[in-house]
Amino acid sequence: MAIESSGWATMGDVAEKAGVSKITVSRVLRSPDKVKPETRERVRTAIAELGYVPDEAAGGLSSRRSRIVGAVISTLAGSTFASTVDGLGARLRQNDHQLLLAGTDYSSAKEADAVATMLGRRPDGLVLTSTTHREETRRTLEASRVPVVEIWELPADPIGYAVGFSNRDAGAAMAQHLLATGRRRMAFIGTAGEDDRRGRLRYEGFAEVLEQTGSAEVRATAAAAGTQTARGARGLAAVLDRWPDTDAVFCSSDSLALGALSEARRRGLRVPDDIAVAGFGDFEFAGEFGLGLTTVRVPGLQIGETAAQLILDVNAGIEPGDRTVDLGFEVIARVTT
Amino acid sequence: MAIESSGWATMGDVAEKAGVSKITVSRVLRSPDKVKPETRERVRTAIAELGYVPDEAAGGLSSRRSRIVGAVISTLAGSTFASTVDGLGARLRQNDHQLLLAGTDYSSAKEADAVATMLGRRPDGLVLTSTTHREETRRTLEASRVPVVEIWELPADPIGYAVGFSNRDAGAAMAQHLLATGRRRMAFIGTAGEDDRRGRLRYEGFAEVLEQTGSAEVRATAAAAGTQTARGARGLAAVLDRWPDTDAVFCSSDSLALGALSEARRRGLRVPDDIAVAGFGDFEFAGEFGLGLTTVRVPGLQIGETAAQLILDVNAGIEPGDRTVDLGFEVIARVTT
DNA sequence: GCTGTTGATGTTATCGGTAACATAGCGTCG
DNA sequence: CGACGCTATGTTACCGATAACATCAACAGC
Repeated sequence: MAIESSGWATMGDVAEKAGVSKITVSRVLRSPDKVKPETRERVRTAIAELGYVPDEAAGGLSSRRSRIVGAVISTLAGSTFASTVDGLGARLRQNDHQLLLAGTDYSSAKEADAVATMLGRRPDGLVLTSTTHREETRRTLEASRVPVVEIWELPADPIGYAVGFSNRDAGAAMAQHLLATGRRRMAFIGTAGEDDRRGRLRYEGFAEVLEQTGSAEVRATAAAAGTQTARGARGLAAVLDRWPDTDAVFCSSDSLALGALSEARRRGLRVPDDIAVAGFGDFEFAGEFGLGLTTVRVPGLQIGETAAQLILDVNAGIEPGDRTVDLGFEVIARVTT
Repeated sequence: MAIESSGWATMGDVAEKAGVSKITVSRVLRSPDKVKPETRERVRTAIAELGYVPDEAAGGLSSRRSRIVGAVISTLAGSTFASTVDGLGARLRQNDHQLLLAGTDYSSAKEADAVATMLGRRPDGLVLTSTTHREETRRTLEASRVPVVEIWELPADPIGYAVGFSNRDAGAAMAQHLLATGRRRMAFIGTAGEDDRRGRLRYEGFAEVLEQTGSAEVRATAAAAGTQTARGARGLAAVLDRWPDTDAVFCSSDSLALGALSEARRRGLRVPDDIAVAGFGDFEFAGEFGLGLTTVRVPGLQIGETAAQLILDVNAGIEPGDRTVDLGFEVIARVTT
């Protein structure tokens, strides 16, 4: 294991040990079938004996493919994007790519910073959960010619590609569901003051349906500080204090809905008899063996996988049929409505 | 904006435009005070006009510092490690480093693979949530001389450094809590068949206390398939079918506990009167405005931040006082016990 | 027997930066 | 006045890989 001073064996060390040239070692790693089997074996032995790990940065510099994909995610804290990140990571690994991650806490300034930093790695692709960007971010991205995939929404004018679903339609679908189950005085609970475009779209879709129907009324509220569940609880409190006859609340996330459920219980309201509660996301805790919460299921994992695949395809020269992929959503009616 | 054919401006392009040499551009970026203010401005203007983004891979190749830290996480799917990843990412960004992420789904084979792949980036540090590794992984890591931080547990013999808490003590503490509240016939619900050492340690600490006390009895079960909440529900069902007089269950995660709560409700058992339920993790949904679940709070965010800081310090030549940092945990008693 | 083709491997130049050393101009001090 | 030190900048030689082209042997086909 006599590795040189730097601590890492280089391709040159392997080549010398195997009695071949560097390029042959490179071929053994990248296109083994171009090397005679017995030479290949000799090289592989040398690699194992030296514990050689190829330097991807050096390789990327030369080949101009970094095998890195960056993901800029609105929030890493909750479980909202967990399955998306999981899907991205899994699909990338299967294809010998790596995932560079950054969270923005819903700040477009941090987004701009994260994008700039990631471009420094010359990524093979970039995935963004946000669809509203600073002018500067958009320009930088367009100039970079890196494949960009915006996810979790379907922007009218995507930078590159988009994979997601319509948050507006999802809000509308939930309104339809609540109308169909006889509710008429409905409230929306969201999160205020954030760069959260998706939440706003859900609200718009929800409100639009109710307004068109004419037979129902919308109330909206948002609580700014605290955990999501705390906001949900305070949100419902605010709604009921102002409109005591509210018979349904649609919350912009399952966490908010859980807070609302908790507040309803505290006030002695029966769910769904006195008030219906619906969430968004179909987080694990919402499910059959959890809260039994009516919610909107979104294909988080699939969004991640599809976004990754799209980038891999584009880099392989396969241009997708459509720049926008709608993976849909599903209203899951459970016991809270 | 006349950028050369490759699509990216290089440092040479900037240098030419500003009428200086490459190294001066490099200095403007890395140590601005070594450059005369007016030259600096000229260079900065050129950078802005060309939309130049330095190639970190090339820089790292030369400087031998990648400014990348890798994190190999047991599961990306749930919210278990979400705050840890968040903490890691935030602290690294503050210090101009980037986060490379991989999930292993609790498989030591995938861990070995992820570690090898990450080493190809010559990371400035590596963070692992697992503390049991393949022999091969450990050898590779030790040979690499990359600072390694194992988190979420305190191994007796860490590879490099460790930041976490004692899962065994946490299990023991929960046993004490349940004993103190008068429970005597307790069960543990975990997840079977996995490489989940941490869960096993919680069980061991829990069981040990009860055995020593002599006044209480332990029952253990684990369900293998399905979501965590489904496993929790089936776990409690299995416990009650076999030991109907069970008066408390400690679940290895809050998600399992939620499933157990749901099963208890289904069976018409009152919580905590008929049976106490405790979880682990203090996920958001467990809190005051959520389930009001008794649980063990672990400092996930802080673990991430501390691990990142440790790596940054070590690379800056600051050797920490202790190779192992115990951040503790806290039993949070709420209404379910 | 000569040319063309294929397979296996090597040589050279380069990717885009930074470290280390070199240089030039200028003020200071004994 | 010459040695010295400082500031500002440049030159050269890599870092560790891969692309593109070059070489050479063996063999097929006419």
